[in-house]
Amino acid sequence: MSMIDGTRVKETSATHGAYVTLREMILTGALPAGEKLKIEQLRGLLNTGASPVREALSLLTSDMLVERIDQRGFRAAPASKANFEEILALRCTLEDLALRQSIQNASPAWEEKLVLAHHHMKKASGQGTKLFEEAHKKFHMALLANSHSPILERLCAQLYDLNIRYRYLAAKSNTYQKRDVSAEHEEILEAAIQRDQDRASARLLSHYRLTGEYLTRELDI
Amino acid sequence: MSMIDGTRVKETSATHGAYVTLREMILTGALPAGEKLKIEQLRGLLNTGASPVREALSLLTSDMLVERIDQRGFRAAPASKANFEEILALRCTLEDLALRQSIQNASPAWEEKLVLAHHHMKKASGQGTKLFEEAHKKFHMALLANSHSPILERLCAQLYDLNIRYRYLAAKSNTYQKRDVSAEHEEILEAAIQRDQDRASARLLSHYRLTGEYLTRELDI
DNA sequence: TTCTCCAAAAATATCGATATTTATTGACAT
DNA sequence: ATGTCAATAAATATCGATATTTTTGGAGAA
Repeated sequence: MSMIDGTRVKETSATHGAYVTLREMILTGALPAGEKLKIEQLRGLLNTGASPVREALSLLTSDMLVERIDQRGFRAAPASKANFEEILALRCTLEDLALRQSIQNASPAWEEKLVLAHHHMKKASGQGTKLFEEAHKKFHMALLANSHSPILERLCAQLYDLNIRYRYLAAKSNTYQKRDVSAEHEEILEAAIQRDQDRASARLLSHYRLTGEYLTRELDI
Repeated sequence: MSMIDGTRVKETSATHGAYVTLREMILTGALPAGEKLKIEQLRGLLNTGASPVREALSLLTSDMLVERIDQRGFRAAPASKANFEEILALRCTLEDLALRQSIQNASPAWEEKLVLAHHHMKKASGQGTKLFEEAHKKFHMALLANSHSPILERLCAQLYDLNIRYRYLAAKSNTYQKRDVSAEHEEILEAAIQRDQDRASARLLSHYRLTGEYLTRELDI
């Protein structure tokens, strides 16, 4: 516990804090793909002990964001066009499945959450990228959240994050795309609410593939 | 390093050793699903320190074999019929995809590895279950090993392991099934070598679904 | 030069001890 | 009886130090 403004603040565990920070740094490229991740160095950066750092790195291994090298420590997972394309293809397969299942199980409660997630994303649109990114992920996960298949949802979330990394990589040296992404979102939402599996899935996949093509063009790795 | 018969034996790291042992114990049910996994207790069991145990448990979390509970340690992942059915369904989707890709990329080298894997599995057939289990997994993974999609292959391997656990759970109180499983394997192999995607996939999925039905009957969780 | 081998340095993996947090127990009030 | 609360016990999370392992750098041989 610590005190801020006389209010008790339950701090997240050191491990979890390290996990969140490192994850963010890898996703945004602050820790470049392929880079060696030295415990001592990170220990300093995160202001914590070696144990939490090691454990956070272990956890990031599950997320495929960090690789463990035999007895030689850790490194940020390498990035490549092939890897990006694999992620894109897998996402299309798995999200297609998850979205269809979500729609099959459609319920008013799910619909409402979906509408709200979309609303929040629209509101966050102008503001700082960070906030929008969060809302964007929540919207996409809300689409899949009714699939009744927790493992599938987990995989989709994981692949979503892996994909984000490539967005940041491409953003490094780009002229920003001027597709009407928000119109695409509206269309996906509309089709989902109408419970039209084929249309919703087609639009979702097109949304991903358009972004994919754009990223493939920008990436030089 | 340690010496056995005057031969230097490179010991696997304590973490890796703990990982392998714990994994085996969870898969076979020596550590029952849902059970609390106390560090001290495992530390004694595995004859090692707390750090390797913690790290092994972290790694098993990636494999969905262990769950981390907030600040209350770890437990073996719970098992349920719903979970089993989800795993079965996902395996069918993902292995279908991986097998088709493998066949699309078919090469003599892959074919040969496949034939060998099948051969080894047949030879291991009578012998101790452990050896056959290993060969069986290798055969199934060999089918998918040419998909050129490492993430997909990894997911399939993970789901394969999750499924094994249910085989052991069902085996606890069962009359052994007398399906001609080896004939099913032959048919899958044959179709794959003939590069017939539809037939190979249909047979593979039928193989899984038959086992699935059988397990669903036997399971009482 | 290029290669091999050995010491020095750096980094990782592991241990044992301590600080925190969570779970348990039993006394006390209702 | 039943429920609450504090004290105790148990377990987890974290630290600092040590033992191993890998990497580096350079001396000497081919």
